[in-house]
Amino acid sequence: MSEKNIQKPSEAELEILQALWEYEPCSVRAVHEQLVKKKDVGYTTTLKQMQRMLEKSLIKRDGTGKSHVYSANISQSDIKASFFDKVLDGVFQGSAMDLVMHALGRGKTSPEELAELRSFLDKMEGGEK
Amino acid sequence: MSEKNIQKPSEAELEILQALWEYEPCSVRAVHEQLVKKKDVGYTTTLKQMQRMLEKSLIKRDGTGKSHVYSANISQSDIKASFFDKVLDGVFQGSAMDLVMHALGRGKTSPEELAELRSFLDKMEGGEK
DNA sequence: TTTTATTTACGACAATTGTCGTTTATGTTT
DNA sequence: AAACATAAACGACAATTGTCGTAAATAAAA
Repeated sequence: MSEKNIQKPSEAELEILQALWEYEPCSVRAVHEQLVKKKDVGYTTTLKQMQRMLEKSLIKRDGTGKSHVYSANISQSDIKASFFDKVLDGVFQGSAMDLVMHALGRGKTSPEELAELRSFLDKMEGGEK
Repeated sequence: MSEKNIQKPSEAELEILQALWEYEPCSVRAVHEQLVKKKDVGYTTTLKQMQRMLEKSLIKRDGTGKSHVYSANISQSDIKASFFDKVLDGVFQGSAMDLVMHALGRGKTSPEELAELRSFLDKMEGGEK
């Protein structure tokens, strides 16, 4: 299975991973262009950040060509699981239901989605035991 | 309503808040005793951490008595909302449904909870709109 | 009121994070 | 090849975080 040593990426690192998941494999420049759409930051900053991420193995790269081409080294789903667990344990005291209720109780969920969720529940209770 | 400037507490700060929410108002010692149950850390570390949190107004204290007595200065629900939003936007691309599915799809939800969720949905679709 | 125990307050340090400027390489164009 | 354009490497710096040690202030015991 996926490695356990998933040391959580920082805020800025997460943004970079986000860009990579969408465009990988790609250059620092490509990642940077995505970032500047959201925040005002310099190219070298992005580069440096990515070099550090490389050391931490958060990402990997292929230098076979002219310029380096990077890719994420952890899957988005691993990150989802990792962050989810952290928030679950850290602020929702481990109660997934509490978290789910919070998610639904914000009045931002469409009827369609609720319906989708309902059928998901049906499917679940069906196959479940 | 609740203040907007809710700068997110760090990992260690969150643990302290957790203890406070449960025992506030209480002394540094009391908080510390909770912490040592989970991690190995020195008393002064906890104290220092709490002093910093005081500066940042994450917590407040009452020095009227002999030793200082602290309380959280942000509600647990504010933190829940704040962390939830962060994870939602940061790793689930804003899709609450995706997050909910993730929560339910871990095979750790009991039938009772699923039932509870179902009735919550009923209530929701009913009063909604 | 000394002595002893507990709390607070300070100040330090190392590691991490976010940001760049500058210098080196490496390609690309004339 | 000489110049110009890009990319990659380095090294710096300030702020934040996690941890303490030590000293100063207070309270409790003897």
